[in-house]
Amino acid sequence: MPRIVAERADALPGLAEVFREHGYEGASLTHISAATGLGKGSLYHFFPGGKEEMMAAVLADIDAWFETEIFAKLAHATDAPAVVDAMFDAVDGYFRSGQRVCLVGVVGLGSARDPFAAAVAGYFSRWIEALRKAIVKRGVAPKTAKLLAEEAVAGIQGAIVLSRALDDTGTFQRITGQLRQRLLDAMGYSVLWADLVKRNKGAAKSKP
Amino acid sequence: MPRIVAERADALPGLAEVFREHGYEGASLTHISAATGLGKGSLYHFFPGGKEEMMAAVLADIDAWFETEIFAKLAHATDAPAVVDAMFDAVDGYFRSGQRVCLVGVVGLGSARDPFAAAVAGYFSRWIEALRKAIVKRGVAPKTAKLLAEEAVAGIQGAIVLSRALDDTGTFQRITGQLRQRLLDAMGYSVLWADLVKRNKGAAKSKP
DNA sequence: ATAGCATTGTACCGAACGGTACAATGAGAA
DNA sequence: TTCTCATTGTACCGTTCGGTACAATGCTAT
Repeated sequence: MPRIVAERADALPGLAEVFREHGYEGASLTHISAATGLGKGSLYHFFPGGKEEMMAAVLADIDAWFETEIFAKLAHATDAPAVVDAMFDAVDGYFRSGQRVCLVGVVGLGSARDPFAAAVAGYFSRWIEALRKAIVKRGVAPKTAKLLAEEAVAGIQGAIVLSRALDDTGTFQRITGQLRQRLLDAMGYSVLWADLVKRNKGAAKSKP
Repeated sequence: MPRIVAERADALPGLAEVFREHGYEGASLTHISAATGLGKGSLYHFFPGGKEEMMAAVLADIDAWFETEIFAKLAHATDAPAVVDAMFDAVDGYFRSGQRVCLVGVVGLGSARDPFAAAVAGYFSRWIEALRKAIVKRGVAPKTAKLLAEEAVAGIQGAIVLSRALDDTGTFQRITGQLRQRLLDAMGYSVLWADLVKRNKGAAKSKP
């Protein structure tokens, strides 16, 4: 019998995938068991609290990844534009150009969000705040920076919705490309034309 | 015994609410029955195809509303900026400043989207196309117009995600306010400062 | 009045649900 | 080796699932 999972943490990616695909209510223990390779016995051994504890663990795992890979880097950036630029690359990779849903966003939309409302709100507010800090470092006014940060995070979430709905990664890349450019512009960082072309073959416009 | 529903169409708002709140998989017949006031007998009389037919009917209903109230007006606008402006008002009303989820978007994110993929994709692509047409009418380059339209529709979806997650209608209004301003700007329509203040107390910046 | 048909409540189906109990199994420490 | 305890598979619990069957109830038209 093949061993897919050796410890609790190994189950998290599979769990995350199931919750992403089926939502909290739609993620049955059968799905979960199949995706993780763990039987009910093991699942309830690792997560005595059942589905709710599983979801909480997945959200905490995702949160930790974003905290270290994105939020912390944004908040403590010395070269803010470079870090913002890197954020968009990381986001494109993590969400697979919009083909992979944002679980935190999905949970926030659903009715089962109540037990996780604080985690969901914290995730987004810390993302916005970290991005705002990075923008402010370049001398942008605090209120403008907050608006830009909110708009960018919302735009990323919307880009996921749209590119999933249209089943087109290009949509995700065009939209986030626009957001990236606007943020870097606001930070006084002149985006090279060739750089834009390299990133996003053709779509970009203005400021050649 | 009170009669809540008199014909098939009367069940659609209740159905939509249940699907919005619980998603397709999470919307049980018990929930549906409670929200519509219809027993199983009536539900399967009106919708012999079960949940799938119910969801299809709801999506068609929503689609029709957007088609007549928003898409058609955008596509055939004579005063394009005014219609775009009205679109944002309509969207704010329909989505209750982000507290009400976009069912089409939710379905697109879920795993049960397959039977409705065409409807979901059609909804968003027609929205984008209608908005693009309105923008092009003011002399904006076609490619730029498409980018602006995509960004606006994505931004609205993202604003819903964010404002639900943060449980704050102000977030929705700030983000859509930015989008509104950017679109009207691009269409050469100078937004009056007083008008912005009236719409969104305080948040706006630039071009006083 | 009554025939006909749309509408409805209720009982019921097999399957799947989330969750529990527990005995069998494994690896590591002594 | 033997003891220990974390890990696992499996049988089982009561509940709820989506869906069906059907008899009872209304309207409407004649």
